[in-house]
Amino acid sequence: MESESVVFREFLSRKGMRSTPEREEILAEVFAHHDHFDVEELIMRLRLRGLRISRASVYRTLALLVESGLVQEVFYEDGHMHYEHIYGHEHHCHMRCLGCRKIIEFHNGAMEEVEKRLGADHDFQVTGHKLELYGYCASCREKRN
Amino acid sequence: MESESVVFREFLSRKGMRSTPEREEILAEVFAHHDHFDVEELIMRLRLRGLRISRASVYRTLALLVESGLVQEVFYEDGHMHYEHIYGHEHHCHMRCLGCRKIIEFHNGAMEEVEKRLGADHDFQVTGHKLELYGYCASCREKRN
DNA sequence: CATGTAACTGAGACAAAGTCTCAATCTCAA
DNA sequence: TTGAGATTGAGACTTTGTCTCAGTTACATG
Repeated sequence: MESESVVFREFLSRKGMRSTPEREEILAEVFAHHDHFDVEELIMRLRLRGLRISRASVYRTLALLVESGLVQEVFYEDGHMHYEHIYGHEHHCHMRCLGCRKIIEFHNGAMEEVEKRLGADHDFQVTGHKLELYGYCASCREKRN
Repeated sequence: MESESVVFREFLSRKGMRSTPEREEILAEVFAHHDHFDVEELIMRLRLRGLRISRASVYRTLALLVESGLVQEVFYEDGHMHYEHIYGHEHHCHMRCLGCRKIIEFHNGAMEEVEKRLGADHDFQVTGHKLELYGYCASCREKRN
């Protein structure tokens, strides 16, 4: 499989855009951890690595990463968006505990079939999906009782 | 079925909060149309009805409506959240066309089963879900070719 | 029904998130 | 190597949303 760096450079090139050290560094940092992150965290992590990339560039690059499909918006909470990199990972969805806000990731093989059927039913070409389940995790259920 | 107004008053009462004319008006306006809306639109619609309810009260009440389950956050776009009322409507999910941004609502009976299974697999009590499909609608597919 | 208390509202200050501008710099195709 | 045009960073600016507090109101209680 191509590295995310190659995929991103191809995406930029296709759009008549350029590869720059700033974009490469941001991409590398985004793929350095498999955690959900937000813009502030990303800027912080870049700073900790001694990089002083401007806020504007981080916002601009993150939008490109989402557009390229390498990164995904996961959920909006606490007044800002949270992201994760998805390239190179098996597709997964999220359960969110309404009690402790914990996120559980899971893979759901049934969705491919559901996508296909719903697409056909509505004359819609499905390219992806986002499924979020809400509820209460085991330890929050205990606390409530 | 109880009216949304009764449900909301019971919710408020349970929390030791009060029913006020402002909250009732906002609730009524939210349920007056079956469209997705955002805060600005809601304020506008209240203004058009001659009501001068403050921005702060609209934000405060909307948060309560979401907490009560009468209203749902649908998606974050253009820098702000979009909502819809859900009480009294069959559960539905959304397809979003990445070309024209059109939203198609659909009902998906298969999800109850999926919820149940995933909840059991992860020791998680599922209370609801949000499924979004991305892709391209028929007319946007034509335009591309 | 009168009343006290605590919840609520509105105006606008404030904070946070995100965009825009523009001069200086850099990338890369030719 | 070079020039057109893309990119960057600093900070002003805009938008979205929250907070404060004085005046007002709902409603439980007597």
